[in-house]
Amino acid sequence: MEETVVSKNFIEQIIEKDLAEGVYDHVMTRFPPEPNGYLHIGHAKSILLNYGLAKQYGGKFNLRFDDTNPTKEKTEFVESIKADVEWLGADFEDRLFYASDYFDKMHEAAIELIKKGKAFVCDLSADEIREYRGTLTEPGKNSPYRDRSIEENLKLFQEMTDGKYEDGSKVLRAKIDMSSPNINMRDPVIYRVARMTHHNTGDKWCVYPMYDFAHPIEDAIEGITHSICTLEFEDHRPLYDWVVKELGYEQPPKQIEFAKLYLTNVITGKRYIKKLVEDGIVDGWDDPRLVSISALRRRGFTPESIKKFVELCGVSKANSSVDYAMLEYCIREDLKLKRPRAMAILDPIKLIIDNYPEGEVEYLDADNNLENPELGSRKLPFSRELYIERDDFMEEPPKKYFRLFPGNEVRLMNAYFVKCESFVKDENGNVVEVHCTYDPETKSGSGFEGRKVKGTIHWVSAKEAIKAEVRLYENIVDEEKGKLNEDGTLNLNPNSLTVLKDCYVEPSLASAKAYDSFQFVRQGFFCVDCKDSTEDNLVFNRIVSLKSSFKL
RNA sequence: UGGCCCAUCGCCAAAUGGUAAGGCACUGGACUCUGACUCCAGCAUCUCAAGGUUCGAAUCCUUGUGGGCCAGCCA
Repeated sequence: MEETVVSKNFIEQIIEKDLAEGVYDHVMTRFPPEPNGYLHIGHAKSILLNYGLAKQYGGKFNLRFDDTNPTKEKTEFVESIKADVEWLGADFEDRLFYASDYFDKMHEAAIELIKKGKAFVCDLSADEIREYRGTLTEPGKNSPYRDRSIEENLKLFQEMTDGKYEDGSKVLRAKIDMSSPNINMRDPVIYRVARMTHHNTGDKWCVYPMYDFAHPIEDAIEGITHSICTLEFEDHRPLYDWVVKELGYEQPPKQIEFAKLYLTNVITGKRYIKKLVEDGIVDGWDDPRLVSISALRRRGFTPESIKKFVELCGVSKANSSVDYAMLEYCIREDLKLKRPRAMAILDPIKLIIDNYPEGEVEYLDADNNLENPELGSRKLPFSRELYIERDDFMEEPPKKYFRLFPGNEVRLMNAYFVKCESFVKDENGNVVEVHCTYDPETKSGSGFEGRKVKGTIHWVSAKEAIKAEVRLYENIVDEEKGKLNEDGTLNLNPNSLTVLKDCYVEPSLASAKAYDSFQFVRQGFFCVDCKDSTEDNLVFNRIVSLKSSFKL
């Protein structure tokens, strides 16, 4: 029995307290992205956190597109976000909503505020509003339009809605307090005029609500209890609370903020990634060197590994940056028991078994995963000529090197012991062939106990192996952590992608499918790249290396 | 320099006034048909600093220090 006492994070504590005190009788959460880009690992934290909390407390989780600003939003992003959320396993069932579905209700709410004398139409220009707002250290001053009558405001707002005014010529503002130390409370704009075709409502509206006004209403309409967002919205909470209070919602939602997930050794800046895509440095938002959800999927990460990662990271209000090694740990942990382990030679040299009959091929049994028999076994062709890894042979081995060197005997994994008898160099002094003799007695599975060897190396049969392309990726990182230089250029690590050709994989991988992942014995974890693989060329992306530990 | 938030091991993160969990990383060692995995051991006498309250403080108070966010008709 595993008895791990996991302490509750601060959000769980708030929820449990609310439930216990009867503040809410249910739990409802949501993930509310603006469809203006692709989701990345940071969003995964929010998605899984919200979904997890709903599930944990028997509540529901909604996916809602916060599409209140048509200038930035696209249907393309809606589709990719939906796919990513689903892939992560955050099940919103039939509850896919759009903020734009509530435009009518928001409009009514604005009128209600006007009727209460809590909102007014303001004719100040954007620049003037900024001037009147004051600064961080100085209070603002009231708009000259602040005291318009309710009737006039009602009329003007209706005219705004009817399209009588130019874009930007009038806005609706909440009437709160121009001298508040919190700038968000200085009569914030809640509706603006903007003649834009909306991806969802088309040309129905020419006035659109602002986030600060729209979001609490969206939450309240959906019965959201805990509206979880990131730290930069902390200053907006008083306004959020003001809106739900003035509108008189029962059991109003409450906003809770947590720290965003930052990862070391990656970049998530939208501007930067956009530039990489535009300049053709990466082949799209799902380039495996990126950490968008789709890139992680293509690289071979599983939803489970990302879930595990997010859980391990925890939730707090402290800005922090999680070590990338933790993500790698999670995918290794997830894959090691559930995926087959195969042999592949990334940097081949030939190994010839001098006492093995020429032309003979024998098929050896090999378990797909020694630690998980349920994964079955396969037949591996074995013959006189094999490929082994270049660094599995050394002419003059250092101390404690126990792979192949003249006179030494090792095990060929799943096959026989072989003893190195000689080797051949080319005119440049590079080793091109290693000659061995094998001992038929030592066949894998035969129970041979006569003697032991210290080293086990992997191999593929030269004739039967499949040629493959292997791509070793480094995350794209800039010294400035994803910031563009002043001249708009990028400082990239030139080694962010290494393509290894003339690699050989065992023939069983011929049937590998897109996104199938494997552990290449002693090489790490790899994933079939569905975008670039063709029928006769398998392309593998490395998800993560194994920890290697032989040091000279 | 106004307001809000944050500070516990290299990196995350618990501890809710009762004497510093856990994970990643790292370091030994054992095991091994993967130098992987697994196992076992080690890894904060101490919580940004200085004062104060208390029998007792990472937790409360004060004052500093360091970091983040806010002056869009973006979200």
